[in-house]
Amino acid sequence: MNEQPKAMGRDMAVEEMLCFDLYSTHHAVGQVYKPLLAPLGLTYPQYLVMLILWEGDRLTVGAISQRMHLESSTLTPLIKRLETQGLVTRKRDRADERKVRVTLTETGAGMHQAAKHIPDCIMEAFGLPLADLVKLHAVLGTVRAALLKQPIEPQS
Amino acid sequence: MNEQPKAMGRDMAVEEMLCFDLYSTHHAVGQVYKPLLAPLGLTYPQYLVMLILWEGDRLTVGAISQRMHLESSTLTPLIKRLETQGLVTRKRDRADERKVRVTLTETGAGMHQAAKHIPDCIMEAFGLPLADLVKLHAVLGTVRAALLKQPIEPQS
DNA sequence: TGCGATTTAATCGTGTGCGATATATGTTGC
DNA sequence: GCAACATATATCGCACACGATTAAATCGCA
Repeated sequence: MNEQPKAMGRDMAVEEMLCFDLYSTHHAVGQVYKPLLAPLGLTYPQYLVMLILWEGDRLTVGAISQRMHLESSTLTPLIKRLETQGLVTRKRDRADERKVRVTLTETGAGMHQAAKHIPDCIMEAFGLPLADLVKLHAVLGTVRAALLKQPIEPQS
Repeated sequence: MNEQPKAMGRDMAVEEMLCFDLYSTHHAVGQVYKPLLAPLGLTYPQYLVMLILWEGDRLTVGAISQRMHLESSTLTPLIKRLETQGLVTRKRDRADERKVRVTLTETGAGMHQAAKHIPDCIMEAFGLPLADLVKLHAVLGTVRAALLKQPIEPQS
């Protein structure tokens, strides 16, 4: 039981670091998603955008950006790739020409059915009872909130 | 309390999904690291490689690859950038010319001191009591193991 | 010994991600 | 009305990250 994150000046191996847990578990999730999303021709971030759009159409880039915590510099090319694949269209908002509204095509909307099974596959892959997943979800929510409120100080 | 990951066919908002927790918390950690690593001129993955090397020198690309769960196609250019910055050297192993051994320069070794304070800053940013961090570390370890042993099936 | 299989890194193309910056549209104050 | 400011998206350069492929060195076994 010497594998506990302590810090307090002591050097830790990367495997003991919580940030590395997040880093590597995140990557592992991506690897599980890959074969599930491959038949749809989607990457994981693209899948997230589709999930958001399936929930409600005609969103602006900014709205999607807020949900995903991504910059426009990331989302704009990503959404353009979805457009190239014929899954969405991008149109300027009539009322406010600065905004771009992203709308599902019929193909994009239809893909929803073909993706219905994915969440259950992923939950199964986590290999934990539901109660533990709920707890983990709550803890990560708390941690993310704490991290995001961190003041961005150039150096200490 | 309706924000529980259930799946079972029901559509979930991205914010309810455990994978999204990992995705977004991982990004949030990166944002906290950025100002801490900027004075050292390191990115987060570069910092991880340096941590591993500070622990023990003269590692092969493959050894680092295993520790970080990264491909050589990711590590090779990353390590070359560390070399360009004068932090490491890359030399072919005499005994086995296939292997490349990565060694710290004096500058690279010396940077260890300047980075000592970082882990404590990060742990503080997580904003959880130590006991909770230990638990989270354990759970994520279990989850990662479950995900990694997932058979990579083209589709279900 | 010698040749096929394996191991180890490197290379290439594609897709995230970000920060800094640019451009166009909207809003506000005067 | 129009100048100053604010907002929304796009563009650019850089750094990860992977899969597929390649090239070189080593190993194994006939």
